[in-house]
Amino acid sequence: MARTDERFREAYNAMLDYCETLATGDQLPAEHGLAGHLNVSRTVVRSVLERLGGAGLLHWQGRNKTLLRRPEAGDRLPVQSDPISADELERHFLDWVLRFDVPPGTPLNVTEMARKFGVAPHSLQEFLASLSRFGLVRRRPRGGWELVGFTRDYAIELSDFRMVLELNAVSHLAALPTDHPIWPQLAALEAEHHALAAEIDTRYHDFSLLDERFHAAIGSVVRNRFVTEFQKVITLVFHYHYQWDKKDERERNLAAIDEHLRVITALTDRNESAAVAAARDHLRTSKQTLLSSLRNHALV
Amino acid sequence: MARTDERFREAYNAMLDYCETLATGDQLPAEHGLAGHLNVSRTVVRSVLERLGGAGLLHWQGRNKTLLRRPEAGDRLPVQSDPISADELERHFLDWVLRFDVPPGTPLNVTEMARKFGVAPHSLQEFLASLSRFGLVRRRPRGGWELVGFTRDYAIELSDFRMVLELNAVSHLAALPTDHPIWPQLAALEAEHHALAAEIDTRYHDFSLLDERFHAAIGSVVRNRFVTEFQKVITLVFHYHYQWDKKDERERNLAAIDEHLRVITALTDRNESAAVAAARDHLRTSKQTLLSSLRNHALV
DNA sequence: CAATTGTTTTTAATAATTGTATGCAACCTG
DNA sequence: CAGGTTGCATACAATTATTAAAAACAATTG
Repeated sequence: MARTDERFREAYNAMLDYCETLATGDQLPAEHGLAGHLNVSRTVVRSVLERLGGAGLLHWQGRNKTLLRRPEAGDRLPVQSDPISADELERHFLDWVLRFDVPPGTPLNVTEMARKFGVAPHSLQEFLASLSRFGLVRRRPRGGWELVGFTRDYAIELSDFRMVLELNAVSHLAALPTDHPIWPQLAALEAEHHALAAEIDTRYHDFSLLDERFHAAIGSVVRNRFVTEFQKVITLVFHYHYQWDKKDERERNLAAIDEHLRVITALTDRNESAAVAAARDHLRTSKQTLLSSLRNHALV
Repeated sequence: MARTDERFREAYNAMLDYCETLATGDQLPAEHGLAGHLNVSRTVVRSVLERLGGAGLLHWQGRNKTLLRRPEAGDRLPVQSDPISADELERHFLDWVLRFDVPPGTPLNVTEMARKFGVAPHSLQEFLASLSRFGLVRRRPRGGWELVGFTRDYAIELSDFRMVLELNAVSHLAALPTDHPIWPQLAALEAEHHALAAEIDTRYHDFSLLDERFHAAIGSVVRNRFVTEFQKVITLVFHYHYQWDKKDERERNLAAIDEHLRVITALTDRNESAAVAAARDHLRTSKQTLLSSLRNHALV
């Protein structure tokens, strides 16, 4: 079989559902109507009708579509569960790369990975092609793919790019009107930062998630499809690397909380330049953390 | 044939070249050595040897590889020229979309387009997948692709994103040391702007190219793979739309030259804030031009 | 003549095929 | 018998062929 007949199978089962609402001897509606009802093309409807005829459920000749008997449980066609979505695939892939610390230059085996992630090889191919725009993977000279991965250069350029995007977001944010929903959100975040700082000795590992939410909140004020696309990748990369570097985690996180609070305070005061300066400081620290995390990790 | 045997054909011809350096009766080196010499795998070498045997050029049995006669011109296998590269494909595609003003929502027929651009359908698929990261195309619910295209929203977000990237570049540029190659480059551009302004009545349509070079020069100081990737698209979009809007072209271009010169002057003076302000003004104008060009174009 | 069905064409997803690469074990040969 | 060489087997990705699905068009029926 060239392509899966999953669509046909689902339509067939849906048709059985519909037949159960009828009585033996009833006429089924027109092909077009059924197609609309099942949300498939007429071609599929006709295949379904033919199969129903073969199963002895239906007498079908021209416009005559008489139900011969009510469908039973055994009439249903088995249908396998549908594959995961593109977004899930992306998360899975980045998760795999970052969690297992796949080294740069690793050849990526499309067939094997497709099996591992439970998607068609074709879909994975497509996904890798789209990832190549972020420079995370690239085609090898004579076929196949290879992970470019998180080299030092990549990390630096990603951090720099993040800085550009986020400073812009901070700038925008400072100019937003008082009734914008971001302000209560920031106030809530500020309280959470204070709460975490107070219990830093026991809860310092909770910071990673708070950091993610803080940056997501700031990024959310810029409605731009290009920015959004990048932030997905940036968030994941920083999230994982933050968790890698266990050295001085408590101190680092306490310092970062302070940096966050400086940004929030400046923003609340509508002091744009102070907010931008505070954000720049924080992002510089963050970049250094990322780089040192890469260094330490390379030694393992 | 499942995949092209271009690699085999090239190796075969290269092997003929090599055989011409030998005399009749000579022994050929080991498979592995030939593989290294021809830069292909041993499998290909063995196929080549087999074919040479079939052509009566070689007696091959085990490690006995005796050249029976010198190759002639007629022995060569024809090889077709290789298809265009990914970058060429990108230019072709954007060129097609922008030049023919393909409307948003147009379904993209992979087979047909592959024929038109002279690439394998597979390659085009991959290219579309990578373009989907820029939101220029997207997958349709049940298979196939569709052009999202340059809607008003897209143009606005693209312009905003361009502004973020370019203001950052201007900021960086202002801080570069005196011996950086950008400064003579800027000086040359300044002179060209003055020259064009002096002859604006006859040469006003030359501005589009100068504009492109001006922005490319500014963008070149930021070495960042993510920025570079986007600038390719941005450049093309603005380049074409600039040429669309014929209304008041002379005046618009003259004004833009002035805006460019303001940026250059501020940069030369190392006055960062003035340079950023001038660039912001120019990019705002540019955004308006893009939007009005879309409006006018939609009426055609 | 409007609704419905029959037929054909087109398109995209996937299975199957084939070219290419590579690892391993057997084999020769000095 | 050790080093190199070959034969064989396997793995993988690019492409072709096939098939499911959709859509367009023509014919038919009430």
